[in-house]
Amino acid sequence: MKNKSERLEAIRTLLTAEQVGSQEELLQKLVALGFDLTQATLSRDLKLLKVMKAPGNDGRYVYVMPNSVPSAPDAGEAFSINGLVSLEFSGNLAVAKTRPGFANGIASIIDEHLPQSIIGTIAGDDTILMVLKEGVTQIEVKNTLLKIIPAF
Amino acid sequence: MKNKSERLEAIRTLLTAEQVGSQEELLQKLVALGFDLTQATLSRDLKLLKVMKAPGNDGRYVYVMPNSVPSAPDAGEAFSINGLVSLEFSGNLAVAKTRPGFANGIASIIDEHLPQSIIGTIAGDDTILMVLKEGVTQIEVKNTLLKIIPAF
DNA sequence: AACCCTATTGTATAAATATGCATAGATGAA
DNA sequence: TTCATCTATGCATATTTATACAATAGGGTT
Repeated sequence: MKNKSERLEAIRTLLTAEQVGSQEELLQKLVALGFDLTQATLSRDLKLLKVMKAPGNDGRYVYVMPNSVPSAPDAGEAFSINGLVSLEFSGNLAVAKTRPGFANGIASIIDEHLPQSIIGTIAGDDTILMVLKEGVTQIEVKNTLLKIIPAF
Repeated sequence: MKNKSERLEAIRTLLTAEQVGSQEELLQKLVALGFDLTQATLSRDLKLLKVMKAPGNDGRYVYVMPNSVPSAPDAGEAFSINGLVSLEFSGNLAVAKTRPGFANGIASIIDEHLPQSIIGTIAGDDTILMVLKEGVTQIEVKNTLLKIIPAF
């Protein structure tokens, strides 16, 4: 498929930025980012990426990328456009996770492009909080966001 | 049991010496060495030892010891250092006050440990804003937080 | 002793993960 | 075009792994 490599890149990014404890959980996040796949495919992707499931210090399990080591053939390329890592909603709020340091930049893009559905954003280092305008649905915002910030 | 540590040691040794692909397989080897246990116990042992299951280059899976890092001198788990001052809720939001400068540090601890109940945090200098996941109650969050960050 | 607490384990089962098989689209050769 | 082939994927399921629960054993304490 045309978006397999994008998906792999998204997985890479997600796993380095967040603590994910199961494939099902990772699947949710990927779906939230607009990818369409099943657990079976994810299992294969993780095998491909050599992602390991490791017990964490806190008693939970975490998926970890093969530490650093771009495995050689990687070369540059990678981290181009997008710092966006995940997107979640809760009521009239949306929280986006970004790569460290990207939050402010992305937030200002959002501010610029979504005045109709978002009344304001606040960004930290790797997190953006968005307050949705009254009456606007989560779906609407998600779709608009994905249109503006492509390259997922 | 009196031989748990022996068993753990045996597991350590086995895994560094051989390519083991499943707990069942490892179980066989341990039994062959005279140990008496079940897969359930083995699963717990592996968790304890922080053994990871990793996809190998040959398309198979291998259990690997947390390379180097004995992780033994772990000392206490809890974050004894405590900058947390107060915690209040409002709808799907929680606001924590911290000692000046502590907000970001504590927020990142929260990010790391409460992905199930908090979808994101934003921290200033002495204030943390947390957005609760939909469906999660204030009480739940408060209890979990207190477990992770004890002693107000 | 009687009681309580903690650690360890097995059993049974839930949860999570891997994969055999079938299918669909893509590519290319004849 | 038509056939062969290859990749990517879903579905269903086998396999594997984690865990809730109950039982047991070993300390301590009173």
